Amino acid sequence: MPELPEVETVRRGLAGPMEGRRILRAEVRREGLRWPFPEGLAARLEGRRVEHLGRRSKYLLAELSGGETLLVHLGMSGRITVSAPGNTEARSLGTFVHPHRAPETHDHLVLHLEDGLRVTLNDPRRFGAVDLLDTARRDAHPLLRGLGPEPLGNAFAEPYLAARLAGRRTSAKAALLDQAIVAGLGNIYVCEALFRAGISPRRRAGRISRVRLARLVAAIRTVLAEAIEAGGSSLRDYRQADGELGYFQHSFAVYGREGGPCTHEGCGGTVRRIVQSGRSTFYCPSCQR
DNA sequence: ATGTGTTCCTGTCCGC
DNA sequence: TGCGGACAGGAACACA
Repeated sequence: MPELPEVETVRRGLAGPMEGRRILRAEVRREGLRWPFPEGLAARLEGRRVEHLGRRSKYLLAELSGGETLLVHLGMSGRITVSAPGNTEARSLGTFVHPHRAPETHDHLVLHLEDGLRVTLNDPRRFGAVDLLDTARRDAHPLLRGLGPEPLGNAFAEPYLAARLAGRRTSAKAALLDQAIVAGLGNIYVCEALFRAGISPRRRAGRISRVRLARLVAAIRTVLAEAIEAGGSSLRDYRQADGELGYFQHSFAVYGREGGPCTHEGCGGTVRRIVQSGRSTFYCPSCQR
């Protein structure tokens, strides 16, 4: 599911139920995901209050009382759902709340909060990650240390990007997927941003003019902002509404549209799919140069 | 240093 | 229906 807009949507949905509530009990239902869970995870979560729910790139960061932060990455297939007893007034929580259900196959971590609320992490492919880190030294964590700037923050601007891409012979597509250059973009939003900026995904990163780099920065910011506004993108929808309210997938101009017409007025081109470093890229060869 | 390919894992979809 | 293969929103890691 998740690139930056989806993770931000999840964060906003979880903030109401989680912030200010204590974790009464943590149910750890397997040893780990991509890596083993940290030592004593359940015991270290128990009794902690969630002070703040933040995000860095595609990482959710739940700041807990006692100086530790719970880090969660959703990988490719991770989902988080909130459930409550049937009589709960869900509206006050500001998010979609399910009734409680029996644990399912890929429910790996369940947080039992105050007021009967539960937060469940489900991740079939298990590319996700969970860790606990020292809040005071948050940005020194190995997974966060090397990240580039937030694309919606002030540090991400044309001069930065120009300096970062100078001399790079890799493709524009690969450069934008590189989390050390800019954090939080994934396959979908890279394709969409390059389309909006009129830049070919195959173009060498170091050979994009500064004017066009400025356009790219703007395109990245607007596509992410619009996607967040839409509640992210929901692909491969699960049967029932899963708290996944995103509808930005209807706004894709190129992603998943191989063979379809270019949406740019008067272009007349056809969206193509190519493979770059093992992943699908969608673009319009006639208006992306 | 940089760039590319492989790998982790399950689920779904498509063609035969 | 069943089966095999391709593919999926990520990113660490091993290598040329």
